[in-house]
Amino acid sequence: MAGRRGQATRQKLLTCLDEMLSSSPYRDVRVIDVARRAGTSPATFYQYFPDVEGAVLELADEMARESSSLSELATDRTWTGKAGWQTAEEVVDGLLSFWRENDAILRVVDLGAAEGDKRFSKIRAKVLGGITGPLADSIGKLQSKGKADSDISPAAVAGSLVSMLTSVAGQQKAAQSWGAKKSDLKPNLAYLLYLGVTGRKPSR
Amino acid sequence: MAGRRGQATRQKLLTCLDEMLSSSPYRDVRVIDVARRAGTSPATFYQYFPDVEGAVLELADEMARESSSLSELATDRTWTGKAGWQTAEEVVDGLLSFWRENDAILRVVDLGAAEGDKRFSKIRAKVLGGITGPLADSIGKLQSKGKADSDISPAAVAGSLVSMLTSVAGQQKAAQSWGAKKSDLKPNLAYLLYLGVTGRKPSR
DNA sequence: CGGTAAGCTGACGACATGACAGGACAAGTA
DNA sequence: TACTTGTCCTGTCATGTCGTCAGCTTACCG
Repeated sequence: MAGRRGQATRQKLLTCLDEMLSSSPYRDVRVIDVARRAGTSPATFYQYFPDVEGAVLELADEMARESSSLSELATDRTWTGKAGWQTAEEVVDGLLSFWRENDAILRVVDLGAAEGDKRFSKIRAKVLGGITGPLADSIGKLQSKGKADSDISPAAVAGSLVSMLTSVAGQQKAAQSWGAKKSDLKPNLAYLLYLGVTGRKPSR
Repeated sequence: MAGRRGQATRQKLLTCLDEMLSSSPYRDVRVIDVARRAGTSPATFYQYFPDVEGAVLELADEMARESSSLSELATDRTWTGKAGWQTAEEVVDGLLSFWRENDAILRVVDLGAAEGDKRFSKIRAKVLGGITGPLADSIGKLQSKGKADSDISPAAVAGSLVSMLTSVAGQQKAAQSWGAKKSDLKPNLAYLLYLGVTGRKPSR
């Protein structure tokens, strides 16, 4: 619906919005500030987006598309022995770095979803689903082989574990407040993940 | 600093703000709406609070004070055998209901903390600390008795587990999206909590 | 009752929002 | 180069919120 030049300014507005979200509270992000930063006027912003929230949804959509790479972290992976421990470490690593790269927009998506906005919930479900799905599969397979507790719900356990990882990822600065060293975080998350999936302590 | 009548309108403004936060997105909560709902004028609002955020901090402080009851859930509790399973169930239950009762304000506190606002981080630390502290103690004690893995960090594990519980609590509506029944949630959270604290599967 | 202080509000300048009409600009044509 | 065309951008305006102040109202006390 827009030409080459139009696409460029539209993209620039999105980029500036993203920067804005990283540097100031969501509540205080104003159309006029985004427009100024992009070297354009508020009227231009409204030509491409209904409001700030609308533009944020675009950013979130883009992020959700990129998040498909997350599912590779957990699909068709083994969860036994040392290889299983490595799987856990890689999932933790992958999630944490994805969250670090997209923390601003993920924060807003989380808020929107928590407030009950279906559009944000859907995006959040897509991002998390990329991980919880394969994880739940793995747990299910372990169950059918008798290698995991049979009276747990793979979906609930996988969802809860992923919630743990993303929540910690989103509040990484807060980690020190509860008295844990920053370097402790990753290995202990991997430990809990392995434990949750397999029901056993990891053999490192 | 204020007489009887002043305290009353101040409190009324806070109550209305809380209702506002429950019913509309944080981003859209306006001083004028809060004032109108409280049957007063915007100018009155500014007499008691510097802005919406300032009033939210008051609400959050109040909530943090009430959260001290949470620490009783996890202090001096046993984590062995069936009694341990009951401990886990009660911690999950207590946290989930506290979150359900205060979801609106907790949402905003989480956002503020994630955005790096020290005032919100402090409040969040106080609320979570009431649970993570005792939990970490329990894990430490189990460790010294040789009943838990010795190369984990009690603080990191406790913090991560509490993050999991609060994150799931804050997105309860989303739980169905990952394909788990609502009734599955609590027992599976208790399972993961028990597993994380003790390193063993629960004996129910 | 009358006086005093605490509490509330109308009104105002400044600023953000969102809509429109018309101006600026790139690209193609002669 | 001058002209045309369609896309893209912005000046401007009505509306509404923000945050402040002077002044009015209310409650309380002697």
